[in-house]
Amino acid sequence: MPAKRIGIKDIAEATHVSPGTVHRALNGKAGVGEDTRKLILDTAKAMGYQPNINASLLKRKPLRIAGAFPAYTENNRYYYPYVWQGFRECMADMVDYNIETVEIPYYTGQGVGSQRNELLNLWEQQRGELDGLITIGHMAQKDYSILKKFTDEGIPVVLACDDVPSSPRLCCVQADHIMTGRMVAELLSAQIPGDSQVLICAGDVDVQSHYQTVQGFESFVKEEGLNWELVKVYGNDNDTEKVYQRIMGLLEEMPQIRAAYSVNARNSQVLCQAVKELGRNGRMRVVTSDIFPENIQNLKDGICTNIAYKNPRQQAYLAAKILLEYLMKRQKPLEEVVYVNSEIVFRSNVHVYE
Amino acid sequence: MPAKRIGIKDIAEATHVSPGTVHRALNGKAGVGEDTRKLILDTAKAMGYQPNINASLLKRKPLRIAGAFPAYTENNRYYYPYVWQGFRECMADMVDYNIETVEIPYYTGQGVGSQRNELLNLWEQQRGELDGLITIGHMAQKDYSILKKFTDEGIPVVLACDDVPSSPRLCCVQADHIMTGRMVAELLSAQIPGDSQVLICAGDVDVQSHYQTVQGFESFVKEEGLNWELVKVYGNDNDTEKVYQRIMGLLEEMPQIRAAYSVNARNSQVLCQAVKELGRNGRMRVVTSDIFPENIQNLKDGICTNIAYKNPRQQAYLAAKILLEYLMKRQKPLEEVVYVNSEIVFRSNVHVYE
DNA sequence: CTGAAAGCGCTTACAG
DNA sequence: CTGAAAGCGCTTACAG
Repeated sequence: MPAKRIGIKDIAEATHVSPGTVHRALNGKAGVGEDTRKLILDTAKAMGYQPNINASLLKRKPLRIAGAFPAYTENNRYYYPYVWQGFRECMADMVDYNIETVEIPYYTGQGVGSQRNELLNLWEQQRGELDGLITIGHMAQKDYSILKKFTDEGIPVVLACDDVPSSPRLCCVQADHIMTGRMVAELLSAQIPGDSQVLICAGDVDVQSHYQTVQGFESFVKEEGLNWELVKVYGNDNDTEKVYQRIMGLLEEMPQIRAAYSVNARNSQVLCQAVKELGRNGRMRVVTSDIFPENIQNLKDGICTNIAYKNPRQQAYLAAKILLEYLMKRQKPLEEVVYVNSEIVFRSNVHVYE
Repeated sequence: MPAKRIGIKDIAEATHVSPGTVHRALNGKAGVGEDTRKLILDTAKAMGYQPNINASLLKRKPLRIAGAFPAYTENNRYYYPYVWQGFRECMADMVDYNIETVEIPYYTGQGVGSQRNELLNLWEQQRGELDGLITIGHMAQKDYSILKKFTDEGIPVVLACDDVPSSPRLCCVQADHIMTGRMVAELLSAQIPGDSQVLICAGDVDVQSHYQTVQGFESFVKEEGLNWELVKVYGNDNDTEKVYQRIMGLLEEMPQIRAAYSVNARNSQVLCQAVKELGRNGRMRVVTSDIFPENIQNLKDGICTNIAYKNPRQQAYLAAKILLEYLMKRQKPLEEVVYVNSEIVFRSNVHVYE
């Protein structure tokens, strides 16, 4: 039989104060003497107190959680709808926990509607009623300080997808980009000869996730002693036309290219269009990134041969879950950086991801 | 603002009975007139009543859930430890829901300690206090009736890993074996020539999961028009020595074999031993099944080149979760058969599964 | 800074 | 078969 679980009342008796005071001390509310608070905290720990969150749910006002992610227009629609989905799914799974959601879509860029401005607005208007924030750690150096405004106010912040290591975030939930790049190299290494040319759509060097994925790919190639000739095409989401022309040129110039890999979503679509246009599908291995409707179709049609999936849905889901666990039970995550597994998707199981 | 959530008291007022009676009616407890019950159920539905499970948790006695799975001795240690793990993890995640766990390990076979006997014992001794049962649907025809004994008593049953379609189980959570077999064939189809010989360690024809996995593999080969020559070795967990000898013989006879696939865990280990013994690693593709310490090592050592992972941990986790959702909210799963996704594991990410 | 009291929405005896 | 009351372990005003 489990030992009787100890409650707020037990601590109250042990410390000769009222249950109300114990509650205030344990939850960091104002209005408890410094000595009393310490005594209560210590005895609570000594007695192994675990709050009964169900009881607390019954009467307390809702926890208000804000999720701030890019609005999914234009190039953001390849990735961020799944981040929103993961966030919303977690919130829906947790309805029983008396939670209110605030959704803050922002535009990636500067000025009105930017992440910086939207977060500033949120802080100014709602900091009093806000209990936690989840956002993406992909921001300019000068914007890091915004996160600190929230944590200074006692509002914990969890980052998803991209980290800001120097910030006071509770943790970051992200993909292991290096591992993902290695995995794709490993996959291709069994499919093409050792002297192949391989086209890498390497995205934007300044974006950490792109850079690290390429790095992982290259480190595998190097460690295994493969003699592949890697041809890299850089280019961010704003020069897709240029990237398209460059890929077309390379594919035509180099009929020996036996494999291609795009490390980001937008260029995956560009790569597939080029492969299709030149009728190269079926004659080379093409690995793309991320699940989105066009890419699912690419795989079904055999334009690409596999998808490397970094699971943004699960990243956001887990980020939200970790934040709520912290708010409800004061349980910090074990690691500051939590990695979500990446998977290789095949035509045979792509339907599972629809 | 969310509309005021309606509660047991609102229904009581609407139907002019006491809250106690509403509670009895909604939860199928004895002691409510047939007419009153129907009226209450109907108005509850009409008013869109959703029980507040947190309030109910506070006072009700714990839900008692039994998990009956093979004890992980001998050949069961390759698979079932992960089933137990998933079950226990779910129960641990749900501590806040006031749940008691009963663990029933059984021996796979007949007589004392068999699944049949252990479930009969459970039914005789605890049916009064038991609220739900999770077990494996891998049983002899004549034992199906045991499941009915539980459901007749109002104790819902969820199956994991293997289904008994004709039984009154709430649902079954399992892998999609056909898809898994197809995925492995797809993986290999990009790695070996069209005229290759492929060795299949096909397990036991009478075990549905083995049979279906092989079937999936073959259907992909056929649909893609591959000219592979498939060489199948059958044999269950009791004749591993015979299987080992047979594999050794085939590998020696046929140096053209370019790939091998074992559809079950035990024979994966046997296959890897043979491949290693003959020094064939690195010279053929070897796909094995399931994550267990020896197999993780096989992949790290390059004895096998990939692992097809059916995720028994998640199967059991999900089975337990579905059962609890049903018990706490009367929410039935959307499908009678819930499929868990299978993954292909690479050397680059096998550490994630440790 | 601290306490006493009410109440969150259910479940559980108990009384009739 | 039905109702009235107590209580689960917290949180929240309110009073001092």
